[in-house]
Amino acid sequence: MATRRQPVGNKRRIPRQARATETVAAILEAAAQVLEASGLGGFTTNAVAERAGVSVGTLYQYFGDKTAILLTLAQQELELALSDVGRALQAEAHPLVEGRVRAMVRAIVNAFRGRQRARKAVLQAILAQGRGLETMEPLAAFIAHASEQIGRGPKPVLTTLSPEQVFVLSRSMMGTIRAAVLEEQPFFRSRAFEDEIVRLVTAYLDAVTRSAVGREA
Amino acid sequence: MATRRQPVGNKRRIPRQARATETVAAILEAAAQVLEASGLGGFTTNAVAERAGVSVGTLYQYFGDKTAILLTLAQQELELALSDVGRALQAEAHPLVEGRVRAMVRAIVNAFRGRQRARKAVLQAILAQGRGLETMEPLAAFIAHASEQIGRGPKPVLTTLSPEQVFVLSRSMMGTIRAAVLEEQPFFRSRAFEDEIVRLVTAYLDAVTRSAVGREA
DNA sequence: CCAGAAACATGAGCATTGCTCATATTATTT
DNA sequence: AAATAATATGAGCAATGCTCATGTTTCTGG
Repeated sequence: MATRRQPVGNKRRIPRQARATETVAAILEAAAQVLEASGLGGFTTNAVAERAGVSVGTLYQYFGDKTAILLTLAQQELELALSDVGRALQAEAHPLVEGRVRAMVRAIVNAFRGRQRARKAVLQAILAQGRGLETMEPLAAFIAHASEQIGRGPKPVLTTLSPEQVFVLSRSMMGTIRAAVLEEQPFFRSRAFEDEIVRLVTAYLDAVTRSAVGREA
Repeated sequence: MATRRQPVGNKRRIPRQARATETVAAILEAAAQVLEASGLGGFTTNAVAERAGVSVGTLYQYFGDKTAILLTLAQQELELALSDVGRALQAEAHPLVEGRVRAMVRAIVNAFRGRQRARKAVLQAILAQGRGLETMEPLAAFIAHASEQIGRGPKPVLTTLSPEQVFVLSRSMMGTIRAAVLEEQPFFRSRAFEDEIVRLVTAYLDAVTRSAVGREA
């Protein structure tokens, strides 16, 4: 592992021609395939390049770093998952908070369908890189927003959450799901598990609301 | 990174002489120092061996793997933390569930004092290795037990938790704390953060209890 | 249509790292 | 003191991340 690095910044070249766009897509697809087939251990730059049908040099023209590939993969996945969750939340105009929370939880769990090994590997990698922050930020923002959505309804639940509350809400939920994925818990897709996560989130939201209302009165 | 490996099992040699015991201790201490000084990136076997004042060969006589060092470090830390938490729970015979939960949370957060960089690195490493399971198991068992302790008191709260409930309880709490450490959140040691984690745990315990009682009646 | 430029692609090979193994040293036992 | 077991050494191999000098394709304006 060479230590030399550019002072700062990703010197990643931005594709301007169709050819380059396809190359980048091929690399990402190859990366996912390699991960699915051999896990993080077999995820070498040479292997990815070979599978993508390009040379290592080309790979490094678009990704300044091996982890940059993982990060990009993670962001892609997250974006997809978030839009799914968003759709689920809008579709599910369940009158009860619990119903909306459940829709959200289910959408997130569903986001881990297919290519499980690759997803697990990506999860591991970004955690190992300590890049959970940047990767999770959109999710945290989303949850902050969603929690307002969730709060509205027949019985309004809450208005705004403190940064700490958003953090606890997003990380506790994602941390639980993440752990279930990484540990390959058999009950991951079970109703019982879903129930408990829903309970966790609703109970917390409830408690926060009660405390806020109590302070107002 | 050589790929060759023994079929199975850690060929780690168990120290039988005092000299060897000291060597192992020196290696672990050196590992912690290297991590604290240079993070996971600078954590190379050669660096650890040099700092410990032994040769690489010696290092590999007691640790079959680079990650074995990290794992050992993690287990050491966890054991220490658990005994702290246990002591905190016994000392704190607070009548309210909340008080006991708070004692527990505080003890865990306190376990991340000092050598923060090294601790963060260890955390990252075991997560990256996907070894969270084995490492967390004692903690999960502990929480399962602690939750009974927490449940007892003037107002008994609950008796036994389902596997899913133990999982959600332990991972949501640890996931939140873990995320705060990895992301180096500024509010990590703040009272507000502690409050929210306490709220999360107590609210969940409460909800579980209410549901159990409701089913009985 | 064509030259010059810009974008894109190549892959041999360097630096570094994880780890082994043949050998040497020290402790224990007989 | 000799034999045996335990411990320590470090040169060096294989594998990996990544670079760079060079070659190829596409685009641009005249």
